[in-house]
Amino acid sequence: MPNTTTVEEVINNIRRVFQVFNDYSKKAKREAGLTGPQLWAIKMIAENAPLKVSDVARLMFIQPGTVVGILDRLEEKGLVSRTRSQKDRRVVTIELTEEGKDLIAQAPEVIQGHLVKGLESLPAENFMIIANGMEQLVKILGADELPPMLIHTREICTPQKKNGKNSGKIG
Amino acid sequence: MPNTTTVEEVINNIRRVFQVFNDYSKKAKREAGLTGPQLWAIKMIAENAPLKVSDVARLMFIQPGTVVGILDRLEEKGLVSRTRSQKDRRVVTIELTEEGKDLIAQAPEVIQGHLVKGLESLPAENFMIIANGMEQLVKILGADELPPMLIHTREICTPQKKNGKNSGKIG
DNA sequence: TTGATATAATTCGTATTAGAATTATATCAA
DNA sequence: TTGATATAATTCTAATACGAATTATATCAA
Repeated sequence: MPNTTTVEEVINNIRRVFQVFNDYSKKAKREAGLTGPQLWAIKMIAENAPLKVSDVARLMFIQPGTVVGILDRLEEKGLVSRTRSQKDRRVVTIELTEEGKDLIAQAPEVIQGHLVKGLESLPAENFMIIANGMEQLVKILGADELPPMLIHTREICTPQKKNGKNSGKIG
Repeated sequence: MPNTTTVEEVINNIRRVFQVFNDYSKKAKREAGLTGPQLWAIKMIAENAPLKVSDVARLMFIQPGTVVGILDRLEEKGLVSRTRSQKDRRVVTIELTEEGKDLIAQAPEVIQGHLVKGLESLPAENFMIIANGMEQLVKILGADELPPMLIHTREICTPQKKNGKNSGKIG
């Protein structure tokens, strides 16, 4: 048991966790031809479609403006479709194309998924070690009040029935 | 004691830690007029100058190409100086200007510094909880082999004596 | 109905980041 | 000395990200 762990080692470990999340883009790109955020987005869409643009943003914890760029690139690759909602013409409904669904079937797990599976398959004792550690860390950083993550939470929005479909440019 | 912690809560906590690091940029910008990376860079320089560009990159764990952009903006603000080394004309020596030193004196602690201080001031027991938790997490993510962080490590490089000084454009 | 306000998506400007290519300089071997 | 190789900084391209502004549409109140 490492009862001689130093502050430096802990920080190294925090950094390693960061790096894994950040560098996952490379591995994803190798395996699926998509960047990390693109893969993360398409997975979210696959699991929750139909989604509004703002829902994708909420699921990924990024700004809507950033999602637009990611969707542009996914649409360019023919993996997702944008459909202007008839019910509320401000809304754009995001879905996977057939090609997108095919890709998802073989796409590697996103890093977030790895983490969930890793934690779920852990012996209770080891899990509690992590749980307690993260809780302490959050307290140190004064991050207690930040909103929760909603990973894998369904019903993020009231998903709208799409009635119209006009591929290509929306307007 | 939270012996009912769920996977979701752990992931929320991980996310909170991430958010603290990412959102710190805003606070830094408010308090010092610099973005997070800019503040982190200038702190590294303050503590280790003179540094080569590649040393700054190594200290920040980012690519040299990225550092160039950050240094450009810091130089534009008059906070750092670039000096082409006489000994080895490939090398550019980075130092703080007087203005940069003044800013550092009042600049807020970088988030990394907060973390170090927080961990150091923790009761041994709580510290070990975090240490063990992070170690487990690193194992799950298979991040064991990533290089160490070198926070606050001196003598990253053989710091060169600067003999020449020609402010402005280097070449 | 009309005007004020709110909401959804997008665009714009700035910054950060990686990775690849480029330029300049240094070093080492033949 | 010269040529091959290595190293340092920089430039370039593409992607991500935020916040602010913009456009289009919806909703609510007068």
